[in-house]
Amino acid sequence: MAVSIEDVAKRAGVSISTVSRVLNRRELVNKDTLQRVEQAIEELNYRPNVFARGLMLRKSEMLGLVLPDLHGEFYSEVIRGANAKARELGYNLVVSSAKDSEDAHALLQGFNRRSIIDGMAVMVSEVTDSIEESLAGFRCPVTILDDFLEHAGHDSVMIDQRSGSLAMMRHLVERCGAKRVIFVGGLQTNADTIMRRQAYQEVLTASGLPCDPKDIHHLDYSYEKARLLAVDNLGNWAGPGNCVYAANDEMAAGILAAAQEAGVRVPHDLAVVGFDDTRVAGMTRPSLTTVHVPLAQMGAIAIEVLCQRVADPDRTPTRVALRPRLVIRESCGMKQAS
Amino acid sequence: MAVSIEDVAKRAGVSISTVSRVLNRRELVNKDTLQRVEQAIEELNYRPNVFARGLMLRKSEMLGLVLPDLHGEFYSEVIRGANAKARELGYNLVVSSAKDSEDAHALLQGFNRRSIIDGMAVMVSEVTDSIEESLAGFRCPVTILDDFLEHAGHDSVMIDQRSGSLAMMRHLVERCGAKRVIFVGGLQTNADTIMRRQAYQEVLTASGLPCDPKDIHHLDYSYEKARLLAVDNLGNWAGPGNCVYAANDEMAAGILAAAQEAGVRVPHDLAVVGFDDTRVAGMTRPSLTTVHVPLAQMGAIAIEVLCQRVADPDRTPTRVALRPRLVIRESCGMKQAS
DNA sequence: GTAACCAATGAAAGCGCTTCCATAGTGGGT
DNA sequence: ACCCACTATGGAAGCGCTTTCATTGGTTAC
Repeated sequence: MAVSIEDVAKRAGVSISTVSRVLNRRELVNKDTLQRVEQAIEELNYRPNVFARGLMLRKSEMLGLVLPDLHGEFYSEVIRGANAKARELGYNLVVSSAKDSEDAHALLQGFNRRSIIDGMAVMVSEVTDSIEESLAGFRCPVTILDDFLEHAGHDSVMIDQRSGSLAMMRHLVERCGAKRVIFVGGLQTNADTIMRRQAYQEVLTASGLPCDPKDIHHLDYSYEKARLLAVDNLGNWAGPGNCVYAANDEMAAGILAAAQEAGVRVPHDLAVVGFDDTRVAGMTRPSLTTVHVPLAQMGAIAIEVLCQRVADPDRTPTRVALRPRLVIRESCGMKQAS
Repeated sequence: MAVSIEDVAKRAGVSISTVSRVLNRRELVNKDTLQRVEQAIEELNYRPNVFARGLMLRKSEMLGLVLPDLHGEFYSEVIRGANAKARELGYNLVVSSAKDSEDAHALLQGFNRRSIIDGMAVMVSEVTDSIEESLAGFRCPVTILDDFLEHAGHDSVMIDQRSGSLAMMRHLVERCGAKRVIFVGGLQTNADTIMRRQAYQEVLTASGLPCDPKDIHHLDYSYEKARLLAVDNLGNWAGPGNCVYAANDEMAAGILAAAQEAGVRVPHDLAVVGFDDTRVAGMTRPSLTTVHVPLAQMGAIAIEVLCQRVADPDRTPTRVALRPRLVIRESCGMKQAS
């Protein structure tokens, strides 16, 4: 059996109360005693039992992080940022992911039931009733990522999709002189795609440019689907002042590949831009103009906000919106290849 | 305060012992009683306190997963596989990553000190003395990923780098008819790079092909470094029967980009292959011939092995080696572009 | 000299659970 | 009628810790 507080107490010739005080409220104990106890702790290599401690203190120093899916680099950035911040604040991160809404519900229920975490950060691709329900009845503080639930008093950290998309569209129209912009989005139900498309339409309308429904496509964010779409449409798309605005970098890369094969020169014959600023954006030729979405920062801030709430459950809910940043590279024609 | 076992006992009109038995050894309790207790549990929405439970049972149903760095898609695949398996087996995963060896040491010490996990899977890019030391004195079972410690009795799950690299080299030499192969690896100290390079040299020697030290380069696995290296050397590299073997896909992509800019046709003037089979491998033109490394599977198996050991700490250590799979795409010239 | 205070410490309760042991009740074998 | 085995249950100890409360001896204030 591991060494307990009692062993330390015996060795130091004090009571367990004193040892406990050394651990938690050291200012209450005499200098000499303190030193004796610390030496005993050192010698015995004593580590307090987390369970016994948790039983009294009701906290585990663990936070949950629930993500929609761990596939790809997108979410790993969130984990990365969250993990760094959690470590900094003395917490550990329990990471889990859900394949779909149903799975997410099961996952949340499981977390709630085991209630070993002090707080939880949740990112779900779509909020269903059952998820909303599990979140509403949660035992510990919850922070929502990249979305928010209207009525519940949760904190939330979001990406200001609209501002990012507006920045991109204005750049295309005002700086690059785009005359026609084709939008290639993810699924029609995807919240991010919807926000990005709205800003797209808005800027086109405001600028008096055509906003043909035929120039709006909905795919699934995948490279291959986008490439195939481009193969079929490049003949129609290519032309001076024309531009394809893909709702993520992978699709933009697929379109780039199709253009290259078809001999359509980017950005000369057609500009192509992406979104997210994932690693691929720097790995295409020409490199992709895109919108940097601060995922790691989102993860970090979510943890920060969560910890604040754990410390003070009664504070008023905060809503942080992170502003994406336009990243101008070669594919829009405003920057020369290096 | 949350509802406790005592509340349930009262409501069901039984003792807490009986409630506890319903929770742990239901076969010992009478059918009728069982039902009454379960109903009480349901009505009160009772969930056993994990800490009290852990205090007695000495387990938390949590496993640790320590990775070198969370950046990029490489590690997120490991997490993905590990998470799925952990959930399947009723465990939660505490994920953390270390920036460098020193950080890894601190991280491991922290885990060991808090000892809230039942077992831990560790992947470190390089095993230093201090890390080896922390692992040796670990309080709970440890499974090593993609490496192994000779003397310690840990389980390990590794990638058979050698066989993957041999397969690639044989493919290049025997099927593609390569006459000269240039190796572009990661850091000289990187274990994976070392293994891959050994197989490279072995096959060249066995085939009577030249193995010029000048054709071995060590970079840092990054796209940009590889691209710049290629920019400087393409003139020398290009030629019929010549091939660049990059130790990961990103570097291969960088070399591809340089070739494209320089007008060197791949695979016609120069074949280029990668390693890992990450997403980029399918997103380049031509697509990359590479070696698929089953990362998700590695994560899953690590968790599986770990759970077995948690269940039976005395079993003899297992060593699982996963065999990578050659993936032939366009960049080696053996498959036509689609 | 006595009351009031303070710093330092120990004794003990209790957090919510599991489990050993004791007890009561039942039925079968003799 | 008696004993034994067996099932179902409760009582209570104890896991390792925090914290309240009481106790001690030493100061300071009047």
